[in-house]
Amino acid sequence: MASIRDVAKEAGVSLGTVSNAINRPEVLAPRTLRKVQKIIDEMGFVPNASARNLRAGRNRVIGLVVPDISNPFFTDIAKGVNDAAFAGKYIVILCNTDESTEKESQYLDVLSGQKVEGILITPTRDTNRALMSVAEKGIRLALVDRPALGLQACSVAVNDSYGGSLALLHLQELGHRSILLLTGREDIPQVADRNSGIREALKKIPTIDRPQITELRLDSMSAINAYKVIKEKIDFGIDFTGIICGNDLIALGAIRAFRENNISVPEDISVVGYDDIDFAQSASVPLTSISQPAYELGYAAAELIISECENPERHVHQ
Amino acid sequence: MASIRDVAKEAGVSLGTVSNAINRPEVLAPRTLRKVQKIIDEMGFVPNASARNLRAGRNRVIGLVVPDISNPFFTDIAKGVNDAAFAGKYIVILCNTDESTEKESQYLDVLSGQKVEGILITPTRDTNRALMSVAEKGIRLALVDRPALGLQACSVAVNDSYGGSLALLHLQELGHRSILLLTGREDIPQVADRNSGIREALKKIPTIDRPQITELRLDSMSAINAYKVIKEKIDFGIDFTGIICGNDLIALGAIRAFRENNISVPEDISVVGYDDIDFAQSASVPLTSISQPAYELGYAAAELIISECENPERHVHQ
DNA sequence: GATTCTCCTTGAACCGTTTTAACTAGTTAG
DNA sequence: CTAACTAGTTAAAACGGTTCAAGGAGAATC
Repeated sequence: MASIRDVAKEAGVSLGTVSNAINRPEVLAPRTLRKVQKIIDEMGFVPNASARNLRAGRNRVIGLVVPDISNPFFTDIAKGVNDAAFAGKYIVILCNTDESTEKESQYLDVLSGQKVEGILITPTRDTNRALMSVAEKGIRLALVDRPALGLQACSVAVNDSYGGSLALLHLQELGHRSILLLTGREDIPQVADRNSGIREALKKIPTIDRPQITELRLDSMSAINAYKVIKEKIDFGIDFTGIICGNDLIALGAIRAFRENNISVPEDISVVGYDDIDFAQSASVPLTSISQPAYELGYAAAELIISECENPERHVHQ
Repeated sequence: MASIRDVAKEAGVSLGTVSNAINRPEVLAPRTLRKVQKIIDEMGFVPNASARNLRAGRNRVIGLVVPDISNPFFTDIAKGVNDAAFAGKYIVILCNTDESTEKESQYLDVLSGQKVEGILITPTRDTNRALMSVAEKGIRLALVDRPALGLQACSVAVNDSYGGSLALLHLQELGHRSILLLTGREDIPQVADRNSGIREALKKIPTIDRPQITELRLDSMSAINAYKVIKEKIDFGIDFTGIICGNDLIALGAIRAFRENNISVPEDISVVGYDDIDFAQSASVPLTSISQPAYELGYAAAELIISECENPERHVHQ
């Protein structure tokens, strides 16, 4: 492992000169620059990021904390974040919390230790306290798919409450009068917002047209879990004609379960998903879904935090 | 940002003592230890990883380089890697190359600079040279979903050639005599191996039973691209009854395209995918697919490289 | 020929840790 | 009473870079 000193010795210059060759080539005499660069190439020298960061006090690293990377919604976010980071010459540490608050806080500690410049996070629960302690350590935050709620931070999110109301109104307009709400745990903020959006919208519908809503909460919002739960509960007759799902994965799992019980979608039951992941489009019968621009969400969030890191004083939280 | 010195001053001890409190608590007198820990907690002190790494020469970071993180196959690998890393107290830098050799080599440079301890990579092309130069810098490698081919490295992969033959024999046994091979670019090693497996298997079938194979190569192995290409090419009549797809995404895209042209799967055409991603299972008609244990692949690869990092001398490449 | 100005280059300090040798103050043994 | 040991603590030297004040060598000016 060559160090800057080795390069300096080999090139017959001081180590400051090598450093300049790397970081401020314009101050060097062209001859010296060429000579040093040649040696650098020959030795395959790459500056040690730890040393550099230690001195500079920054490291061009951001952390991304998501609850479930196998959900394409978050995968797309991750991709957006990665692309924006790559463009800004940052790198991304990926942290997958499996929706566990414990893992989340462990990861936050690790990221603090790494002294990442910023953290992009979709908190699983109401974990503002943990986030505030991170912020106190001087690490910038941006919330993804979640409003900043009292936190000094940027936030990129879509209006979940509005999304929920869209889903309801869609089914109501199609004439559905009995709707199943297949949702997740209400302590997940996005879920809570969508549900409250649905309830708000419901109130505004004249009593005579107002659909009846049955709620079923799933512990895990994965396709396989939705499939299992539906399989279990579906026996007791179907008294609804429309379903609003907490996300597309649930919708896919549900559709599969219904199909296997010879209830066809969309003929017998209308299903509305949430997120509009690519696979929902690729499904044999494209799923109706509330679209969220996941990739753009991630990209924008990363851009925001990077611009904050580059220009802390001029930055205003957005 | 509190440093170890601040803690030392506050606690009235030397900075070496604080360091000991963190790393070797057993050498300190219990009283001192308690005193120091109290101050650490109060100040919310977290050791600076850069400084630590600089001194220690290692950093418990591994890099993961994949061609397409939005493909659930790689998402599952990433999840496996992350979980294994978390268990071993490592963190993961995620690099998504979009199947570009250029991006791949840029990321390899960045990872070298970060002095990550190991890199897990599914190379997009035959990029052994780039990998060797990384290995020369003392960074350990493990190949994922790809044999090590002359590289001094661990490798976790499944037999693609065998997988290809399985796909072919399945369709052949179902009685298909004209098969479309919907595959990717042959310079992707996995694709090449699967195809050669198919060709090998073909040779072994008695001429009389031997199906005829038409090949169609896609530039991008995504669902949307497969869908588009099929939509374009499907008009000239269908002279095949079975399709083998390079991966499940292609299969999903293809099925959608066929459905829209009123060709139903599996009634009119049998489709075989590759990878057995979750969504293929959740699709309304479950897709026949060659299963690859993506999560386990990633988990095993991460475990291998971590064990190599922890015990370099005792390690044997596997 | 001395002085000033430029342009490059150098040496040294510093970033925040870990680690090791040296030190101090009690204890125990001789 | 001194020597040897033990346990706990400290001071200082790395680790590999960046940065900045200061130095040196020519060229330009007087």
